[in-house]
Amino acid sequence: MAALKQKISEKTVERLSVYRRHLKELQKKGKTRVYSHELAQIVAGTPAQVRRDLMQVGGNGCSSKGYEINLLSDEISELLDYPEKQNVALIGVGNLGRALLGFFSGSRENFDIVATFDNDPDKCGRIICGRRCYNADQLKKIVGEKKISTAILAVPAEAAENAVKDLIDAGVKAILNFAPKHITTNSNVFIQTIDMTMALEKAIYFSHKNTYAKESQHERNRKNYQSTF
Amino acid sequence: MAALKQKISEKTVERLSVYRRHLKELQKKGKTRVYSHELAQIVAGTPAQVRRDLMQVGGNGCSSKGYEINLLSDEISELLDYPEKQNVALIGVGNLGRALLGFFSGSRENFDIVATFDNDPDKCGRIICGRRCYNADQLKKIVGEKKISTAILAVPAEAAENAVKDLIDAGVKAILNFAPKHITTNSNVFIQTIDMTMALEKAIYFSHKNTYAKESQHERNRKNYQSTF
DNA sequence: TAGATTGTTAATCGATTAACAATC
DNA sequence: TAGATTGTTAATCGATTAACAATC
Repeated sequence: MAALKQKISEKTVERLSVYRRHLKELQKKGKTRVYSHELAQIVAGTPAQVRRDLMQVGGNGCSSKGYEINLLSDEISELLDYPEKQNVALIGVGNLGRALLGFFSGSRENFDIVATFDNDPDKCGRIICGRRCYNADQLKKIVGEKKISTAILAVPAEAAENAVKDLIDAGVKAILNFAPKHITTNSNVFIQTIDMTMALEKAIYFSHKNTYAKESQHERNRKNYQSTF
Repeated sequence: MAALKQKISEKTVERLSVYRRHLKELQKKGKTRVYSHELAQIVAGTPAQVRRDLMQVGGNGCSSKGYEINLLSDEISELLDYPEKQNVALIGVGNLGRALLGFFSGSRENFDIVATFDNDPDKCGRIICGRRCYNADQLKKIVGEKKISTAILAVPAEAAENAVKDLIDAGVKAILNFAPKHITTNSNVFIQTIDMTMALEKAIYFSHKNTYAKESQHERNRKNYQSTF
């Protein structure tokens, strides 16, 4: 009965990713069912929000018994992932790039970093953290050959804009940008900037403001949970 | 005439940080004035949104002439920053932690990473990237001594929850969390999680959806700009 | 002056939450 | 059965955008 193939908002996609990771942890612990209010705590949201999100992936909850963890996890994966593992490229193999390579390695079911690129001749041709490093001028060729859909950008701010142009030209469809530079495009390529400098400045700003919008929300939710359960 | 000391939303704080960084780039280029529609492009927003944000920092724009860059930059700094440089700690000196240390180093005017912590005995006592690495059990002592307000958390997911507890106990007021684990608190401490795994999964999801909510917004704005200017 | 941009209010939009019948 | 939770609609909330008088 669930509304199907409806367009899913960015916020919902984000939360689904977080739910899924938590569901996998619960699986490891041997749990089989979970309630909307339990998932709500994970994302500091409300049970209603969780149920609304889960409606979009099938809404196979059971009154009074909650959601079946295995089923829900699979359904989220069906929605978020693709039948084939997605190939990802890393652009920029400096300190941050190598750290990200390590971070995103390991047993990932849905994606794989299959190539890295840099314009430092010392790095090109070498194997870095298990991946071949190519010269930046090989981008278009390798992206095509390896069917790379998504790129992680870890270059200095000054180089980000041109790197984005090259990536779009090479046929990449999404970019996760770690350079502290917001870049827009008129193509259909999805660009997600993780602005770590902004995030730290924001954290420092709120370090001395005891009340802030989101917090009061957290508080309310938390108190509701505590009083209810 | 601007509304002063109004509570500023998280979103506005984020954009102010981005505006300021762009203003500093413009300063370097020798520009002296900027229009709301120019700043709008940077954050993929509308001129109205920029003006609304800037109202909250003083609204010293000048009809037809835009905003004076030096003044605006100073006003944003007055709002976002504190009179004293803020001391920041880094928790977890693995690959990611060291990369972040490098990323956040350099000429930062408003904050300084003054200490790092790890529970690996090999790292403790050493100087890593120019900062003394302390054992995790020194946290409370050093946070107090150095008046550390904010911490960057770069530990494995399994260690994140306890680390947050320890940080809050030690008196830290804001945490920038890079562990792929969402943590809530009933204290007034601000926790900002940068969930890189979620971000990549989201990027991959949207890599194959040609239209997504934010993009259509970008598109509209972009077209408005192009037709207007 | 004419044209463009600002500050600010009102209107709109989208996301979140409340509410509740259905159901286990 | 009684109590709790779900799916879903309606109400609310907050953020964004449109509109426009004031002004350079």
